Amino acid sequence: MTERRTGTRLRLFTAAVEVIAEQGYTAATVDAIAERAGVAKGTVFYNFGSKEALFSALLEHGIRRLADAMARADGTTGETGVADERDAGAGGGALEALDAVVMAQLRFFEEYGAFARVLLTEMWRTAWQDAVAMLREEALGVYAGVLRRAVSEGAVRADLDVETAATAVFGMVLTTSIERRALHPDRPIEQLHATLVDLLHGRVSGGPFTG
Amino acid sequence: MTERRTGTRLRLFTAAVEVIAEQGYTAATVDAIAERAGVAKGTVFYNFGSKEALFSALLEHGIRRLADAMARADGTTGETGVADERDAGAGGGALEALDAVVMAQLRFFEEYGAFARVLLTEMWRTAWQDAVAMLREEALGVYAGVLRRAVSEGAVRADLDVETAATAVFGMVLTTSIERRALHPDRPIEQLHATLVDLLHGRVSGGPFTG
Amino acid sequence: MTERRTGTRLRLFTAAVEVIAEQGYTAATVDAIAERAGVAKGTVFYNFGSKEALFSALLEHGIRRLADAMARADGTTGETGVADERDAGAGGGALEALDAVVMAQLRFFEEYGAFARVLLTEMWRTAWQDAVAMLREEALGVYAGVLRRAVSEGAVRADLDVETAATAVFGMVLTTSIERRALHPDRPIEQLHATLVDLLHGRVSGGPFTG
Amino acid sequence: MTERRTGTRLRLFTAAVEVIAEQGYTAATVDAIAERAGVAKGTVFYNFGSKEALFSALLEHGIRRLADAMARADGTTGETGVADERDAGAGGGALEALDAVVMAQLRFFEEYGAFARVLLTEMWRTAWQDAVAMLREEALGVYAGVLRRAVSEGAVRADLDVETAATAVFGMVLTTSIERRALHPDRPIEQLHATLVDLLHGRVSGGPFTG
DNA sequence: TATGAATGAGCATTCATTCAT
DNA sequence: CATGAATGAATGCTCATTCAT
Repeated sequence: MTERRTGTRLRLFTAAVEVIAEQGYTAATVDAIAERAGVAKGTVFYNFGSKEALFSALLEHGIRRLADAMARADGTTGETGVADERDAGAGGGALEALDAVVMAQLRFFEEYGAFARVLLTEMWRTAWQDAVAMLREEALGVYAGVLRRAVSEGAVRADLDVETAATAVFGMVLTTSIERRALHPDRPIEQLHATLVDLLHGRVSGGPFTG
Repeated sequence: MTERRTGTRLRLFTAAVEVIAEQGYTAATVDAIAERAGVAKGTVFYNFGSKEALFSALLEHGIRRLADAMARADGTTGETGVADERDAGAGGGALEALDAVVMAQLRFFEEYGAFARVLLTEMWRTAWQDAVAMLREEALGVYAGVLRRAVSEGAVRADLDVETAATAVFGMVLTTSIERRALHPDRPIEQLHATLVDLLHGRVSGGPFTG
Repeated sequence: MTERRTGTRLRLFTAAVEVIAEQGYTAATVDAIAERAGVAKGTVFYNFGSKEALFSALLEHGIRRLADAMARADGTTGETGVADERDAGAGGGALEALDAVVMAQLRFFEEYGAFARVLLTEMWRTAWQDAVAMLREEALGVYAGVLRRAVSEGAVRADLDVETAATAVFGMVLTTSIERRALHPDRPIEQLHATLVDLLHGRVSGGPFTG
Repeated sequence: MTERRTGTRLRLFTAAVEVIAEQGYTAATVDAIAERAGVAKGTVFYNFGSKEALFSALLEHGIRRLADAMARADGTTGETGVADERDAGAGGGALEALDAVVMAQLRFFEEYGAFARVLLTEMWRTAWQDAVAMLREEALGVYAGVLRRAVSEGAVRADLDVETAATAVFGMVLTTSIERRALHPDRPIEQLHATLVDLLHGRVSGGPFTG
């Protein structure tokens, strides 16, 4: 693939997320995407073959980057790199990591807010099962991993439904990211982060003594 | 409005949520909606004027019912009805109410799962601002009210961003409801409820002592 | 036919000419006509059976009244009622009659301007052949009759194409009536009449001596 | 604009006048127009954007050609090119020009009879105000100019309402052209021309001596 | 005699896709 | 590699007509 072609494809990705974030997949027209990318309509089909293929590629591209960002945040949290060496005594590793991953997700959505919207609205369509599977494995997987470690550290009750909790955290961050973008775009992201980790750490309800 | 007409409109509501939940607003065709409702296509336009108006009416209808269910759950939670009489000692009023409202939202989405999908995917379109405003006021408002009571009871730190927290809880319940419907439709709803209140009450992280 | 029904039919005639004058036959909807007449849509079909039948009836009704007005104007112009008794010496009867008929057509279109519009735009559709035949016979027929008398009076050259000339005069009056209604609705009708008879009597070109 | 595209647009013009002449603007379907032009329906919208825009463009196109033909006929009528040098003695310039313009209008409508029909039936809709303004200025303007010259030559009484007379002549030619096309399509056009100039020059009524 | 809810064929318009250049 | 004119199936919407009340 030539460099020119790669550039065209990236411009189309950017244009497509924006347009699809604004209108939704079905309502977004190839014409609008091509126009925003500054190319002719035919070029979209020359490069991707179909609107659906463009969107699939775009979803995978975005999900991989999101998952990478989250995994990176998890990986840099004072962990030893060997899972079974982590424990509750190791500086509260898992819960600290949870906060870091939440922050990474927030940051990613701050930078790629349009992608957050696309994810939220299209994630549940049966059409993109592959991409969704990837999201579940790679992005939700990071949360699940963190929570599993928290269980093994004893920081969390042993019978927690880790998969569901991962989805809950992910959905909470996703929803509030979008709301922030729509309603309070210039509030510092740290503020939102503080609210969310408060909720997650029980500093809202005051913990076990009052719950 | 005749009884016949009212019946037709309700049948159209039901058909429309289902089809739109499956395909999204734009991809859902009026033809498909009419067919599922068992009426002619013209009947949709005779009754609502446009696809958009049908959807607006449907959103309002659903949001009002959801908000009612949530408010009812809040209202029946051992509260005295006089705000300033509530306190942390009164059986943990606000936090107990929070659990009840979460349960109400879960139950509503269990019964009207299609509506949950529609809400999640269409809530952010600028087109439905009125409905969204209503959702924010009436449904999110219930969570905000509960959290405000929790603040005044001292069960929650005083400077919590109540609005954002309300959105976070709502989004968490919404997201997990949809996932449950897609992946584990016959798991008892109580199980999901337990996971969520664990998260919210800090029984996940072990509360302030470990967080 | 009861009186109530007759009233309904007349109200529908009036409403229909107005709406059709504004929009044209095809674009005029039965809904709009019914609404302007203050009856339900079903009533139109109850009374006329179809949109087309309503329009046919309306055309005949209007054409008959126009033709009557024109014939009356012709009849009151010092003629004896016996064609062969008229001659060029009888005070220029035919040309005087021509002026009077033009005036009658102008007056009719002043009062029923909407009908003029309808006539102009729908007269040429093959759909209304019966009505058009009637127009040709009864309304254009009056002009043709006057012109034939003018020929026999010697006031007009003998080989004039009387039918074509009748159409020309009718069309001239029709066109200018509509223009007047659109552009100069409060100019006195006599002024338009003067311009037209000037054209017809050669007082424009100054007659044979200068032409 | 490519040559291919220009050709498509012209084919659509031709097809559209024909279909609209037969059915009227509203009743003419884009399907029928596309089919007659031998292109797909989408091509109409690709080229003009809407049925209304196609019709507007078509009206302007036709009116400009008509006005050109009329102006050319006026321009070639033994005039010296300097307005104030024209006078009644100069071979009856203005009235001769009037005949020539009438002939030009007749010839144009003979070649583009469908356009005559379209003009007559759609000219009065408020929707096409721009085109109508153009018709008034450019086509009726030719008649008005001729008549004004006739006034200044003294061939016509000084207080003639030149605008109205222009409309009257135009309407007369238009109406009779259409009738000829419908009833006597193979009569020579010169015969119709003779009848009309007879009317206009007072050779019908015998001029001032008998009027 | 009149009504208005319901119908469905028909229409203008959109848009993903193709292909000649 | 890229373009944009052309396509036609699909869609939202209109409206004359029917019919139960």
